[in-house]
Amino acid sequence: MQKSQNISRSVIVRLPRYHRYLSELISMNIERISSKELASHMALTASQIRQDLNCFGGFGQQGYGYNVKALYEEIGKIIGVDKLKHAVLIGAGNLGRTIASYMNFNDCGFELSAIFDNNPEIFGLTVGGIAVQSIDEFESYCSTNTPDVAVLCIPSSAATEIANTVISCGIKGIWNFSQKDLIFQDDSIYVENLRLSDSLMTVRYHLKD
Amino acid sequence: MQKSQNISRSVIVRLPRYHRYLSELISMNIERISSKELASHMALTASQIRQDLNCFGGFGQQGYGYNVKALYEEIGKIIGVDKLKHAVLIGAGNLGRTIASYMNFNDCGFELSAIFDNNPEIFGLTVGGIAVQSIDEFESYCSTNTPDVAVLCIPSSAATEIANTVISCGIKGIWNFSQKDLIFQDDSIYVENLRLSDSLMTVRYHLKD
DNA sequence: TAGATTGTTAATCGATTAACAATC
DNA sequence: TAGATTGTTAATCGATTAACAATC
Repeated sequence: MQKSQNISRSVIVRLPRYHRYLSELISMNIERISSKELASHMALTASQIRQDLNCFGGFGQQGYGYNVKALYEEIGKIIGVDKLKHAVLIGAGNLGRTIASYMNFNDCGFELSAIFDNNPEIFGLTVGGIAVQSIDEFESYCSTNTPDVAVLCIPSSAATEIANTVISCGIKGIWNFSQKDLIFQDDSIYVENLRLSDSLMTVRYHLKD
Repeated sequence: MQKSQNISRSVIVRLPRYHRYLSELISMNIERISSKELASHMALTASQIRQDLNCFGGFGQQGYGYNVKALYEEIGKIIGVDKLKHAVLIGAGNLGRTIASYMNFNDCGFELSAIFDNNPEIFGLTVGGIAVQSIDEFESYCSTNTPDVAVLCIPSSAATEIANTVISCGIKGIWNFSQKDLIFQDDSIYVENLRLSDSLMTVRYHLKD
């Protein structure tokens, strides 16, 4: 369960997939699974799965495989979904409001607790049970609430400035939906850049002309 | 410009990033750039950039670097953003409506031309200038319009069934927002699985406990 | 015990980085 | 010509795959 010894990004991005697929197996009342079976369902190899899991510990049993429920719990703990961290969302436009209401933050290890915007017309508007407040109140909010993560649903033009603001207020992680990809050298800050249009462009690339 | 000789996914996912960063340089009126400068701005290495670009051709000039405008155009052609393909969106719930109106499909090489849903209450509702129609009309729509790509904004439970439907109707690419990741062995079909919650979980993983 | 499947080491494959001759 | 920077080959690094002894 130690994240210490530099787990590669390739492994990390597979953890949520394992987690999700195991939850499907649980809902199908499947008790045990071998790396071979898991591999065939997830388009991976059995070796890869065993290598991945052994970064964190030996969760299986020779001759048996893995207990689905137990492995699901372990991976949940590795990701950290069992301990909710504190998230805030900035930018309550079209996309921001959808993310706030559509995403199940709790299942991903977060409690979404505040939404900020710079447009006075939507101050007080409730999204997913949370009232939108002015971005001007962000700093004072942070001094009392110390959020861990900021979800940025803002235009590229504002991205760098807002990112610097949230980091100076102690934010340790950014889930960035803006087009501008945010790059920080300080590795105590983790930034996950989504870049929806980049993703769409890869679909375009793969089509024959 | 040949996509034939198996370009690796690592390279492909960087193409939209180059494209976007070059467009920023254009708007800053910067005419030329070296792989070294580009690298430092994008957190890559100069070697990597030259290797990437040389998968498609020699776009630079020794002693000079790359012409920003020309390289931007070339990469645009490689991705295919200059030739709009035909996209349809399925699932006009919260997320689907946001994607339809928020995304600039044209900039990514697509024309979004129809939206389908199974909820009669929203049939006729206009989203981004397009009226939502019944999913029952999908097949007949395809027989006359032959769309290339389907954007799936549907619940996981419906994902596999709808994916099979769209493929049987001749769709060649899927931009999948559902949690269920769609895996097809047929490599004439390209699927880009977004998995927003997986992305959020990687942010959770990187936070200290 | 025999069969199955893990955990783990070694081999392979692929991607990134370094180096440098070519050349603008 | 001298300086800069590419295109490209070779070296390194890391991730995936294969193999197999350990063991349930």
